[in-house]
Order: sequence, then structure tokens, then C-alpha cells
Amino acid sequence: MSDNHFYHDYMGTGGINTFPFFGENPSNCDQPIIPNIQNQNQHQFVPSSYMSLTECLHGSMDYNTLSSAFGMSCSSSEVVCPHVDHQDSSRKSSVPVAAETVLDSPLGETSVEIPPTPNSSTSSTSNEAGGQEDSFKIKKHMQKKGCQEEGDDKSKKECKAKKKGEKKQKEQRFAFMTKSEIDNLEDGYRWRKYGQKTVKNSNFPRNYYRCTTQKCGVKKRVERSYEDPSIVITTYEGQHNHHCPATLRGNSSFLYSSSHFMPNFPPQLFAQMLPPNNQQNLLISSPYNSSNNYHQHQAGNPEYSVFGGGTDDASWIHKQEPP
DNA sequence: CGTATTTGACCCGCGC
DNA sequence: GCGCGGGTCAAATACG
Repeated sequence: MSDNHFYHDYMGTGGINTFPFFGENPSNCDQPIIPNIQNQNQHQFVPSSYMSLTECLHGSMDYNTLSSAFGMSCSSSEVVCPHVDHQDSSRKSSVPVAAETVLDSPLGETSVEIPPTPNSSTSSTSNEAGGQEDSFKIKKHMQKKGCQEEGDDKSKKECKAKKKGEKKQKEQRFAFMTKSEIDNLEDGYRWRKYGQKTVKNSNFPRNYYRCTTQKCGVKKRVERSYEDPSIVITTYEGQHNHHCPATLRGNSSFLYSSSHFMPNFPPQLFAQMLPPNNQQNLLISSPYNSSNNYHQHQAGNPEYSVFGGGTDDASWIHKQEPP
């Protein structure tokens, strides 16, 4: 096992798959450390102490805190770490090699669907979940019936316009790449596959999953990078409105799901958890506005430029500028 | 038998 | 308007 990489230890059978971000040693997984945010000003990040991820995720910090602390706005940002040496590729493992996020403005866009609540995932309310579900149902209904209930052409046009407005509303999304032989990374939540599509210019299909918990509209896409088949690209969309089933089952093993926090998880913070030598590889791209852009990214869109490059833990954040 | 997966069909947005 | 590609549905199928 490399000294320089986090790892994802897929146990053979019956084990709980740990999520890859939190430490070299499984015994340390109970207390994954991420930098506490203190002494920062608007443009600087100074990791002055460490807190457990548990603290971070469960109330002591929320998205706003994090985002402001990291100098993030609610507008999109995207952080990509395209390459990490994986020295021990013989074992089944995954290494987080990238953090990419879509944090669409929760306030500025048409809000037919529930706007992403930029708080911690645990603060999501049932109302929010219900709204999300309702929205989903409405959308589905409209899709199936083609708004025929509206009757005349005028109503249809209005309906179409509404749908158009709906479409612009996007869930929070968080994508990251993980070096793994396993496509569907175990993250503690239960997912039901609801679709699979071939991806243009890729030999690997894209799989679509939905959280099996009722009224939880979180979705995720899983695909392999066509450029590097060893890399799995996972995209989470939405926020869970329930606890992680695995943690509720009282597993002693550490299991922090990506989806448990990723939807609210600033990429900078994610990346901060990477070893400094990996942070040097971080790239930043233009805002991630649509899935199309995402694929442009995969295609190696040259607009991505080197971002950061310092060797200290915070330098890359310190240097953050919109591309 | 209940649940999960597969997969072809369908809808929609977007670019031309 | 048309074609393409992404995303989703839902019936059929597989599985435990």
C-alpha cells in the first residue's frame, strides 16, 4: 500500500466497504480527519486544526460555512484531479483521484423542483423530500401524458414553458473520480439501478442508480472514464433525506458514504483530504452547467487549466481563482 | 414471492 | 424540422 494514497479496501465477502478518502490505516477510519476551518479570511484557507468528519458532517459545519470558508460561491465550481499514481494496482482498490462538483445556485434559478438546501444533508426535512418526490411525480406525469390534460394548444405551450423552466432547475451534483476496479462503489446507501446507457465515444456504459429509500430522490451515475478505464466517475445528484442505512445498522466498521456528504461537500474540502502531492494535480475548469460540459471535460477540454500547484496543504486553495 | 436488474422504448433538449 | 444523445420508464427477467 502506498504511503501517499488513500485507499478503498474492498473486503472480500461480508465486509463493509470502506469509503476511500479517510486514511491509510483502516484502524484510523473512525476518525477521518479533515482540516478544521479557523483563522481563515475571505481568500485564505489556513488549516489550523483538525476535526473529525463526523463533526463536520453532522452539524458543526454546514455547507454555507464550508463554502464561505473555502471562498466558494454557490455558483458552479469544479475541481478535477485527473491523475494520481496508483503504485499498487494489483490489489482491488480505489483511490480518489478527483473531486468535481456541481453546486448550482440554489437561489437564482427557477424553483419548480426543490432548490438544493445548502445546509448539511442531515438537515433536510421531510417536506423537502416530499417536494422533491412531488416534483418527480409531476415531471413523470407530464412526460407520460404530454400535458394533454391541459387541453388546448395554448395550455400546451404554457405547459411546455413550465417544463422548460423546470429543466433549468438542477439538483446539487457532486462528481468525483475514483480509481477502482469496481464500478459501483459501496457507499452505505442502497441504490436501485434504473437505467444504463452507452456513452458516445466510450466503450463503457453509464449506469443510473436511484436511492431505494422512499421519498429520497438522490440519484447517481456511474461510468468509467474512457481515457482511463481504471477510473470510475461517480456523480451524485440531490441530497439524502435520511440516514445512511449502513450506519444505522450499527456497523462498527467505519463507513462514511460518499453520498452521505458529497452532495453538500465542497470540492475544495474533498480535495483537501487528499495528500498534498495529489493536490498538486488539481485542475479547475469552467463552471459545470450541464451534463454536456461534463462530457467535454471527459474529452479533455483544453479550457481546463492547472490550478494551484503549491506543496503546502492550503496553497492550492489560496490560489483559487475563477477560471 | 418480494426485490433488484436488464433492456428496449420513449421523451426531451439541443445543435444544425 | 430533424437527428442525435442523454435521461428515464417500465415490462420482462433474474435472483435470493
